[in-house]
Amino acid sequence: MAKTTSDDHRDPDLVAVQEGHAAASELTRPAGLDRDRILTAAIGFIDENGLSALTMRRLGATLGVEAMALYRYVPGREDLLDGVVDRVVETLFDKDDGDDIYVEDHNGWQDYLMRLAHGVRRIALAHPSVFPLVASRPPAAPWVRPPLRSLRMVESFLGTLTEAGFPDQAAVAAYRAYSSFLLGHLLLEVTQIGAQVSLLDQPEGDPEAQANTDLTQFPALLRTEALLSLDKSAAEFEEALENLLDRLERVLHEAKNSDGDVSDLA
Amino acid sequence: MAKTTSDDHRDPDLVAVQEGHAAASELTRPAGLDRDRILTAAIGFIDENGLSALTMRRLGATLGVEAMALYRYVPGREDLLDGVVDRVVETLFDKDDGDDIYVEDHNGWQDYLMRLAHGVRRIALAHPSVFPLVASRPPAAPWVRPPLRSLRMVESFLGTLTEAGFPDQAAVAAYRAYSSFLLGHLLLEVTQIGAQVSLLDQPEGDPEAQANTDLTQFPALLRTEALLSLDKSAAEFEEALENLLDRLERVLHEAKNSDGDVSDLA
DNA sequence: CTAGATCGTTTACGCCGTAAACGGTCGGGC
DNA sequence: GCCCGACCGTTTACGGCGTAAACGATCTAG
Repeated sequence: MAKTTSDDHRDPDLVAVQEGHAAASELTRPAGLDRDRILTAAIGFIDENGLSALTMRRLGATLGVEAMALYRYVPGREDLLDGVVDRVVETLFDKDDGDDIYVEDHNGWQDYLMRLAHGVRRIALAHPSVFPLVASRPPAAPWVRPPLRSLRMVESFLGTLTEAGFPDQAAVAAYRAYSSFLLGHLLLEVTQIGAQVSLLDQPEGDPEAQANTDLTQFPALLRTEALLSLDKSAAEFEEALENLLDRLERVLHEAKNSDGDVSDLA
Repeated sequence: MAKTTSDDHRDPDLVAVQEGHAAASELTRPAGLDRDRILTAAIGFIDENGLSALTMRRLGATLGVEAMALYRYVPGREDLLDGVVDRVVETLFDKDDGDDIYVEDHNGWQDYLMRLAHGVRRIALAHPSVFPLVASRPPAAPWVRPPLRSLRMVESFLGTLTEAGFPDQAAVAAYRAYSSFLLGHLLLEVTQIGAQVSLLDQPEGDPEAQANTDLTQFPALLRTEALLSLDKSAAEFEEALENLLDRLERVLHEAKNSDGDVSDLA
């Protein structure tokens, strides 16, 4: 029970992610170190072994090299992690991350926000163990809010919305509501993936005994456990996203009718 | 600029937090170790020095004890962190966390969700460095979603909503939407606090030179930077929370009119 | 041919989590 | 009164961590 998706409808973001897994694993390639190769290896390592398993020595080993060799290209472990985050986030600007491009080429701000949201979601699903890092690493400026972490992304967001007629204040409010929405949804989604994985590789005796920890004293939980275990991430993401867009559209129309007003959406 | 609140209206959750800061610091008390004392010290330590500074040796030192002494009461560092999270989260059930009690005593489900949201927000603001832990530690069951991390909290949530007339499916959907909302908002809020703090204790030369990293190539950012720096966390939290409650109320009424229907809110 | 730049290795240091052995200080049964 | 186990903090020790510094080896330009 509680499979990742039901069998008739597949999650389009997940499909895009799975189809992209063609790159060969690194594992003890000859040599020719390089900051880019290091970052790529680090991302792959975290994807496979989890963030806490990443050490300079082990990362060096997967590249066929001693730990200290990495320091020619990376100032230290913290900066390496920053690099990983930047790298993962910047794939949004790649020409096609799956099937659509969103930046600088879109049909209105709603289409833009949709593409952006699904783009970020694909990143999260492609690198579930990296995403918490995207969420928690201190951003470039205090007013930059993960997961839209780069000045370029924020500029693109605000530029698109103001061009579409949002007053500056409404665009900024939209940026904040949008990032909260993305962060909350996606962090919970990747956390759930991680939890499922870490349960699977620890059978630890009876495979069924540990799952239900005597919910007898929690009647509502007992009754709804099957519902709680259902994965509706994709549908809920879509629903919440559309709700947010509706809310923003309402704000935009109000702003257009009464021009100089600045009271709404906090 | 960018003060925490404007000067005419204070953030009630923040005020509640600040007024509660009367407990004396621990710092080399004689002896009498105890799991509770250790957890309290750990929380205080993280609040003051950040999560990454917490080591068994240093925590022992603040308690006037060697690191190994802690292992009589705590299985290891990871379990210590779990204990910290549990402890911080369980303060929600304390008789009065500030000025109101929410559990088992409320005026309808909307009042309950309001009290709960503000209760969790007070926790986040009281322990900004602990909250990311609350968000990221794997929960007790895969379907438990931070920051409502304990079976008790989930039971309370679902029980209250189903008693108020929500069908099970709608209550579960509400639980998911609600936790996404809380996590996104509060994680971003404490991240911002952390970023401001870490900027302040590193003056690093000219106090103004580092703030603006040549935004000249980002026109929308340049134009809205002042707006972006404004802190409207409390108002936005309230706004988004009320919006969510409205959405849930719509769902509830639809469910009441067409009884056996199960199609809405994903 | 040689001098310097380039780049990976080796060695070393201090800190980490924690296993294991140790000692000191009690309170209750003989 | 004495002793002996239980309790509880300390000491010692080990392997792994991030990383500074010294050290080769290998290429390339003059």
